[in-house]
Amino acid sequence: MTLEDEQRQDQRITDGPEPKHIQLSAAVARLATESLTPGEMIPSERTLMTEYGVSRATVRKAVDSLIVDGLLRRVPGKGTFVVQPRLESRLHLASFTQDMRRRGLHPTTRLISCEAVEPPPEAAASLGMDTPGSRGRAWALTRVRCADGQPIAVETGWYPASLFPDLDRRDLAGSLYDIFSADYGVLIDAAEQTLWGEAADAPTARMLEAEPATPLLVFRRVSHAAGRPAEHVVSRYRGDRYQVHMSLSRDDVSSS
Amino acid sequence: MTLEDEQRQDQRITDGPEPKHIQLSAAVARLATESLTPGEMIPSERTLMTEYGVSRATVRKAVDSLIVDGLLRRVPGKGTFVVQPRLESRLHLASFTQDMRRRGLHPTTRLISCEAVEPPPEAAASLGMDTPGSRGRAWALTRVRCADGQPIAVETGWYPASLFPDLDRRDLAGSLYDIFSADYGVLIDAAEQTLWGEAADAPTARMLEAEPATPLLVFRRVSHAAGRPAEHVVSRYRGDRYQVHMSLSRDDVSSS
DNA sequence: GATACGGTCTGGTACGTACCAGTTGACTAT
DNA sequence: ATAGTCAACTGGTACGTACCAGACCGTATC
Repeated sequence: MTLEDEQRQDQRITDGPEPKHIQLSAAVARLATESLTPGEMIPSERTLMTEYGVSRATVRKAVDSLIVDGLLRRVPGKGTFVVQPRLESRLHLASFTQDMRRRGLHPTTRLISCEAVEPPPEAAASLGMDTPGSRGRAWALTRVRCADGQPIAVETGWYPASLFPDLDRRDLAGSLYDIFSADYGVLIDAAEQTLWGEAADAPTARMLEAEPATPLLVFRRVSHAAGRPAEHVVSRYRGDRYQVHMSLSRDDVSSS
Repeated sequence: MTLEDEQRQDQRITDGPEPKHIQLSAAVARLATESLTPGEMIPSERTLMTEYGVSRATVRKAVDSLIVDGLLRRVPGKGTFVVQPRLESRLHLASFTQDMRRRGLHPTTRLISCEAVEPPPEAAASLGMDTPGSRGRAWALTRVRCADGQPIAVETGWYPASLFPDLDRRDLAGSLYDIFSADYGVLIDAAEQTLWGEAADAPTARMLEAEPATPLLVFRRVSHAAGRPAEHVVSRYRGDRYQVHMSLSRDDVSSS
């Protein structure tokens, strides 16, 4: 198969289980990230409908989703443009590892435990494991994240065992998302995250080598892969030693 | 006008400058927040099209936007349901005003002070006002943001006076970004934001009607317009009353 | 009582038509 | 050289039709 064939293959929208608007969304995303630079215009809606053989409504639906994702923006009368990639990681955009490296620190991870359990109700609900027929076990994974040997955060996550068989046999000291995509073909593509402040309880304080009641920044995240929930994780960062930096672009910027 | 008339008025979708899908979006949002509780089903798409006299595509577009906003969720074969309100709004994506409205609260702003001063060193540095030849004054603006009359946050911001002449003559109880674009042609398009936890000092505690040492979630933001710094603002939210939710997409998701 | 089936609801996908509004460039008139 | 007009592009709105797939309920049968 020549490169041209591959490109044509890439470009083809087929009838099948995967909706056309999702196939097109992926194709346009690849185009935007691999062939265009921020500020460049993607082909017009009418051009995309001709090239891919779909209706304009399908094109619009596909592009809509990339706009919601922050990859594109539309300008009436002008076109649809690739958006500037964030200059730095947004909140938790970078992995813990990358975050610490950027801060000039050496990141390490201590695995505390990884066992298959019946998840607690909140995690079960987030993971869609709370109805009859969908109950089962999830990996409960607890890790302490360190920078230059200093504990910075405690993470407790739940991962459906049916989605990630034998997860305990993997090297869990690195990036879980890399393991998910490399070993399981699961690509985390969206997440909902909630942030609040709380005081450390005794076990958490011990793992963080901190006094009880140390202020914490807590992040709870539910991550999805292709629409299905794959991760429910709570990360507790020492609030006195950790702050978060993020870059926002136009569609992220709020009015004061 | 009787209540029934008001409801009918509320319900009417009219031709006019405001698109029907936006009018319907607002109507359904009101229905979802005022008449339904989380977990309840909204009227079906076909019912809404009959009641509001619009097409099903228009209904779906309106509902789509409420789903993106985190207000509703669809279940194929079952219906569209109201979602727990706390799951709304991305981190500072929406303005404070929109954020509070989505949480079903009435947002107001108390202007504490707005005066032209020489900015403190940190703000001056962020705004590029710390070198000879670029010194000058900046508006120091302090506001208390309230929801349903309850103070939620204190904001202190600095805005270069040369960029925003006569800012003190504007109505500063609303969205500054709207004023910037409408009156000054300045479009905020990027920002750097840092987040940490701290305890409230006495003046801040008083403005927030809280005890001293109340835990706060603090956001410091430096905003840019077309590459030039335009705003340095610190917002202190009561950590006990406020949590932040955000949605992350693929390029936002970090590795665990 | 359990199971299977059909009907009716729900949302999802995909197409099509028509027109509106914004932007831009070419062309023409002054 | 400048201003105005128009056509051709762009995205936006709105409607319509048709069919698919999931969920649920009622009924019939075993």
